[in-house]
Amino acid sequence: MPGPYKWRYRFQGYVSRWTVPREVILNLLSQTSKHMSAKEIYAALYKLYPGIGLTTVYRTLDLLVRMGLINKLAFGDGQLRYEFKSGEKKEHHHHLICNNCGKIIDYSDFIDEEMELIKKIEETLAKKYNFDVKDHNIEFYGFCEKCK
Amino acid sequence: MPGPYKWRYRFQGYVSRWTVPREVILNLLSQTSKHMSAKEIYAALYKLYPGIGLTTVYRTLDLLVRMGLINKLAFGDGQLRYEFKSGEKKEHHHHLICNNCGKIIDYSDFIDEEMELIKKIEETLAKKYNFDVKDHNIEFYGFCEKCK
DNA sequence: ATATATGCAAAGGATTTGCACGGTT
DNA sequence: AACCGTGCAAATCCTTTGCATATAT
Repeated sequence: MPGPYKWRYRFQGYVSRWTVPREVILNLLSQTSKHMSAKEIYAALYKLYPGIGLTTVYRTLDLLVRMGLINKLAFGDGQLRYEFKSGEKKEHHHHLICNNCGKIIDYSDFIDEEMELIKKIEETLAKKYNFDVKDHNIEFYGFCEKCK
Repeated sequence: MPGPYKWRYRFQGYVSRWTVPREVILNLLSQTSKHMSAKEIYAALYKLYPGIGLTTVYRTLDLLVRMGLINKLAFGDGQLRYEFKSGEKKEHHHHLICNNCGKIIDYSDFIDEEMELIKKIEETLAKKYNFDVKDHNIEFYGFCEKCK
């Protein structure tokens, strides 16, 4: 049951419909800074939209990634996570990941300095590999306070 | 059947034994530049060591990650992959990942320039979060030649 | 009619766990 | 005896797929 939708648009060769599930999932992600898994998104939305199915969440997330509206993150913790792609630089952050306990620390230092280098790299890679760079992710691995 | 082993050592509170499976798994990873999944490692070793079990591969990989000898890589393709952590700069590389088809391109440009920035970031993060940085990973997301 | 979206249940696939046994000290 | 490592089978968990149904043009 697709339910009501607000508008339609062409995407990757067919006419896509902007439906309620798509709207609420994107809204949820745009309003949190967490990296949410499909299950977490499903649980959060179930309260407001008890009719929603986990399958729809998975399919919608896949669509939003392909549309370039969200990022798919793989931390290696057994589930894929997703984050809203905000254009604002101040919300950009990266990750410190503990090799032992898996703990993830967000940090947002050095963003400006990163950007300089990143932009330069992006331009070159775009040419060399004919790849359209949309985003990047930097991770540091090591041992956290407890585990080192 | 643990089989013969060469030496023992203390690790994280108990006496660990350097066994044949541990040796051959680390050897295999040290001799390839591929990012191998547990299953691929199992398949490659099964020819030489038909007795080996997939469970042992998983447990050994987990151990080697905690020992800091290999890296765990999560590309979001449904399986975790592992790579030998070589100290040699020339082998260091990063990834371009297509948001649509999942294709992964390795590149190793800009490594020197990266290193400068990365070192600086590492030092600061180490202090700020009391985190012992061992390695890093940079990924670019976007659309490959075919998908863009 | 045709095309797209959805939910449910089932299937698929990677990873982890329980357990009995083997090898070492 | 105490401890650690292993393989097998079973269990678990995340994600995808098949299918019938619903909505919009």
